[in-house]
Amino acid sequence: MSTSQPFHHGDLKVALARCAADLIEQSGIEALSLRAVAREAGVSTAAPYRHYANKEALLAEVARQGFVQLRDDLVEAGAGLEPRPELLAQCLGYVHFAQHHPALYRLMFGSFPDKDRYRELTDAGDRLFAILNARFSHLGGRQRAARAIGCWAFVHGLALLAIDNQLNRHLPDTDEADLLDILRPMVENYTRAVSY
Amino acid sequence: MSTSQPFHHGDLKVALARCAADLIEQSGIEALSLRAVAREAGVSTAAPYRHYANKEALLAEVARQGFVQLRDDLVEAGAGLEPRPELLAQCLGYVHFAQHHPALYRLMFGSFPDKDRYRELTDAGDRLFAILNARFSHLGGRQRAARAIGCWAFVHGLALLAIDNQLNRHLPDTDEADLLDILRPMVENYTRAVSY
DNA sequence: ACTCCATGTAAGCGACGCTTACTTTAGGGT
DNA sequence: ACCCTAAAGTAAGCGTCGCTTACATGGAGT
Repeated sequence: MSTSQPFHHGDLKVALARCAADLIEQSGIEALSLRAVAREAGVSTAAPYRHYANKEALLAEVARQGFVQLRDDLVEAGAGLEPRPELLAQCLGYVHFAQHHPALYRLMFGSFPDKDRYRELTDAGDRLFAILNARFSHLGGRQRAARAIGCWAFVHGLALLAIDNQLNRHLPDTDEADLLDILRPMVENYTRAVSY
Repeated sequence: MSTSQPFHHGDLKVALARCAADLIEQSGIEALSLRAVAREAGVSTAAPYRHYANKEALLAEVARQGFVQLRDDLVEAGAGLEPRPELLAQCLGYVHFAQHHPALYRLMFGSFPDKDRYRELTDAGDRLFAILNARFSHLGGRQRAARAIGCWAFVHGLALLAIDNQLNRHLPDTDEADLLDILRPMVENYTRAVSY
């Protein structure tokens, strides 16, 4: 018995989230089953319910971590740059994140039935939006929100088209330079006539 | 026997697609089961497999009809307008479609595992994109594609943010005028310095 | 050393996607 | 009019799923 797995896992909650994220990355969200996550973590099928109310709650935690990671990525991507290049770099980083973690990105923005029920999830999403909102802090409330939303909508849509393979379909062999060509006019348009 | 249901349904294939679309509209894609569709149509659980290879194939058909309907909506929305107002009206119509059929829109652009396996689905999507592509037919190939994609990305992202309730969250009580305020700068930017 | 309770397991329920084997019926050729 | 066939339906069942219930375990605190 001494060499076998201990009865108590130790940190099953975070292990489950990690396993779930791995499995999602490999096979997509549709294919993910809670039982498979339990198998991967080496516990029984009922064990996860000690730490998550249901499958949706586990997915919410995975999505939350995705928002945190994306936020960190964007902060890093824009570090040390002037406002306009910073915004451009962050937009590019945003699309890159979606391209590198397509299933996770879909989970974060896919149809979460009543996402508002997971407060920590919406909070993490708000903290992501705050980065973008700060770019337009010199504007008035409603105008600022309109710009931030417009900018977000653009990169969000571009990210989804990218992972849906629509970019390559309509613009064959899309590379980073093409992405920048698409992003730059928007960034310049949204930072025009603005005194930094 | 004469008053009971006939053994043969008559047009089960289209009836199933209609029932599936209705159920999706009501309860979302996640909640949809093929057995429920069969129940709704009044047939046994095995009957749908005479007309669709599997659940995914039925969803592909529903999504295809969505693309056709969206295309028709956009053609109608832009009818009789000058190019720039036409594009603006179509962008607004695009977002409206997503707002009125959120679950269907998500199905159309959600994670379809290997969407390319459904030729008629990708064809319908291409015919939708063709409308947008035609707006920039005066431009060269790669530049045209970049603009069309940029425009599409914008409305696509805006539509998804709208049905994800992110618009109301960050721009409270968003109405059509707000949508137009967000859309107009993009449309003007994408139709600037262009000789119609 | 003992107890408590958080954390694990085993077993089972109903629903799911899908398959197999069988039954029914519409419709055309003779 | 009558088969005969093939399309189109059904019944039953397999394996998997999410989730629940009842029970087992063992580490932390006294």
